[in-house]
Amino acid sequence: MLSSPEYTEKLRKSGLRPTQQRINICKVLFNTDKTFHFTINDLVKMIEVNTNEKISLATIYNTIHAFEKKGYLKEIVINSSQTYFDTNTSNHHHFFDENKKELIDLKEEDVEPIRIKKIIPGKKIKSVEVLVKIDTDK
Amino acid sequence: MLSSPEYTEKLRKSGLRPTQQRINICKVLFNTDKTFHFTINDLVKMIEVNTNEKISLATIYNTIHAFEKKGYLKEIVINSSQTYFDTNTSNHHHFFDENKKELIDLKEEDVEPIRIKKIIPGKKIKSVEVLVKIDTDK
DNA sequence: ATATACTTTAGAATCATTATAAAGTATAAA
DNA sequence: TTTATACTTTATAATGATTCTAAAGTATAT
Repeated sequence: MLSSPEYTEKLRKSGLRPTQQRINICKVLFNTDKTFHFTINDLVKMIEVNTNEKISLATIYNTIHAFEKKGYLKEIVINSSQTYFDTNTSNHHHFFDENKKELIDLKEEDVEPIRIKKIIPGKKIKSVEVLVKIDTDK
Repeated sequence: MLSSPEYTEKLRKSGLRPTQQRINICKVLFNTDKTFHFTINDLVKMIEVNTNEKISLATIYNTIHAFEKKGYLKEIVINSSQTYFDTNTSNHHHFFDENKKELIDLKEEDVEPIRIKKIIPGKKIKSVEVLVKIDTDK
């Protein structure tokens, strides 16, 4: 939870000019201790509700991608129709509730370490993502 | 590897009328012991090369979705703008080569069993998908 | 104060996928 | 075999998330 001048600093440090738009997006995304999942569409609505300024869609996309590149956000892949982002950038996996269409974090300790025994020469593992689909038990 | 009358039977058994288009798509997808990954775009090209008949894009989408629903194909989700399908419907995971944009099967024995320690009351695990992103080691 | 590189923006473009609705076909029953 | 009907295919239009464009605006170093 950072105040406006702190977002300014954070942005500047990572080579992003602290514009009003970026600071506002920071506030919407990071002004809480809780992390959460969102789509661009969700974010547009949150910006509407939480700030008075309007930010163009193109800027929202640009900013989210910039933040992702800087490691402030993680992209989560569930289905191909929409991209989800996660403000929790720690190493963790997800449940996806097929019924509620809702993502739930699995903390690192919720999943035993994934061991990949296959090696491809000349290739390095960049990430390991586990998606556990769940549904009503009946 | 089935012959044409066998695809006819297979289709009929699953409640799909054995049309020429569906039989041709079966041939392209299942006339080999090897399983493989493909996008709709790949499939369009394969149909062009392997059959003389033209199949409309709409039919290709319809058929692939019907086959997926019947369990003859699995959809694989990657953070990409395109949907991949797998003719290997057994329980397995994937490497995704970010460089070549290519999927590689991880056999069941290539990944140690995934243990999920978190339980959500009233919910049941439907699937566990692991996607390991790899890239050039340098 | 100013030059310059970086940003924002509205609107157009892209592109995979889905919807539409008319023509064609498989199938069961007569 | 004919016919009725439900299922399929098809070309084409529509959709919708995302990216592109290029002009106007802004932060920042000098």
